[in-house]
Amino acid sequence: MQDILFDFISKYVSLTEDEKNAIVSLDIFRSVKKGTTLLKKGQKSNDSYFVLKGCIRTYYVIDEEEKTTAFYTEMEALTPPCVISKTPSEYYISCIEDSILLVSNSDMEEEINSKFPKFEIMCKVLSEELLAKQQIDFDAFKTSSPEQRYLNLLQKRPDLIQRVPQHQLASYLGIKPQSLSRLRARILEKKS
Amino acid sequence: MQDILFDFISKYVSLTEDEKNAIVSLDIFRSVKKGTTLLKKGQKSNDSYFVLKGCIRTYYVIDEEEKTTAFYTEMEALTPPCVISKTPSEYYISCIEDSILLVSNSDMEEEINSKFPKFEIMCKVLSEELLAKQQIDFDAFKTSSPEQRYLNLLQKRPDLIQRVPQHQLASYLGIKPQSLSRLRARILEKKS
DNA sequence: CGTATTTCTTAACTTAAGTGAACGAGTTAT
DNA sequence: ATAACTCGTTCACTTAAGTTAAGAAATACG
Repeated sequence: MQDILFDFISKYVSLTEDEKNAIVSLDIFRSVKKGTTLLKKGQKSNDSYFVLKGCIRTYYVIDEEEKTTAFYTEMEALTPPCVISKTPSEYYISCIEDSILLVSNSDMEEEINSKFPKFEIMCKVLSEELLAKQQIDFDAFKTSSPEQRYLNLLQKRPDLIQRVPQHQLASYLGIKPQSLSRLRARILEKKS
Repeated sequence: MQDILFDFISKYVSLTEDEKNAIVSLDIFRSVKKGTTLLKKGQKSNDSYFVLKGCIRTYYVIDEEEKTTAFYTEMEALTPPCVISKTPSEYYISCIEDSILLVSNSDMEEEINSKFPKFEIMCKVLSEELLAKQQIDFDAFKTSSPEQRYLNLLQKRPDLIQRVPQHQLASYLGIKPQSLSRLRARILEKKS
């Protein structure tokens, strides 16, 4: 399971056995059951997550309705904005499959960073990459219709459509569950 | 004019006179006339921008139509995704007011970074902050209707509504110019 | 200065998403 | 086993955005 982590890291920097051991000894792997809430609105937190296996989602509650804004699956990392801004969280994070996560807090990161400067470099590269990626995703969302967004998702992350409940997918696409059903029916009709 | 830059930097790290001089001597301030295209689709570039005065926008051309995805005004920085991924740009950048920009390329940044490690730290903090900010903006976009987005913009960046052409604003909100006109009329009606 | 062009608004009509309700299938709890 | 829920779909109706077209207002330019 740790291999997934080191596979990921090796894309950015190469680690010695010592360094790997130092990371493992931090003991930050955590098993989480489906349905667990990792963070609630209003809470403060210093935790960042990296998904080794499973899927977590972030959502807001607006007018008593859940609005899902993101899904994180294998090899994806999430540092909630509230960790950066040191303010109470605006949203919830919950686990939608039994998952294995890496949970790290700011202190640990500082410790690792000071021991292994490589890490600092990796973090910088990573956040720049994520920023660029998010910009592209945001642009794609803005410039397309719900139907195009769905077709795009079907291309880019077909697994999500299988493993995630429809009503969560719908709000991720910016529409209601009924509209997603209809939209899918429309697409099927067009094909035939 | 340089003061704006140093005001901005001072939020993150404090600079000595020597350091300030080193930056000024890079000679990266650039005056740009309204209408100038800074980057075209398909071009490669290493340039990042920081707006000292004026306004620039990024836009895609999809089906022969411009889709504006972002505006950058005073004290805002833009590193296009193509600079990070080292691939040809997917979008255009153009200047919508006579502006004064700071244009830096990767080489310069490396030079500055190696001379003044402070800078590296600032860049890391900056990109983490930007990432968190973008996440929040993206979430707000996904979870609201065009009308709510407009009202939100009116709160957060009222200047934009004054200084930017309506049809660019409309596509920034994810709708057509006609819909923006209608939506504004609707809001006025409600108020009365 | 006047003409051309761009920009913004309005209107009528079409299309797609929101809303409220109902139904069946599958799940959970008791 | 059955009642209570959740989830996805469908339907009829409402509301808002897309589309096409036209005209007014502002801007650019020769």
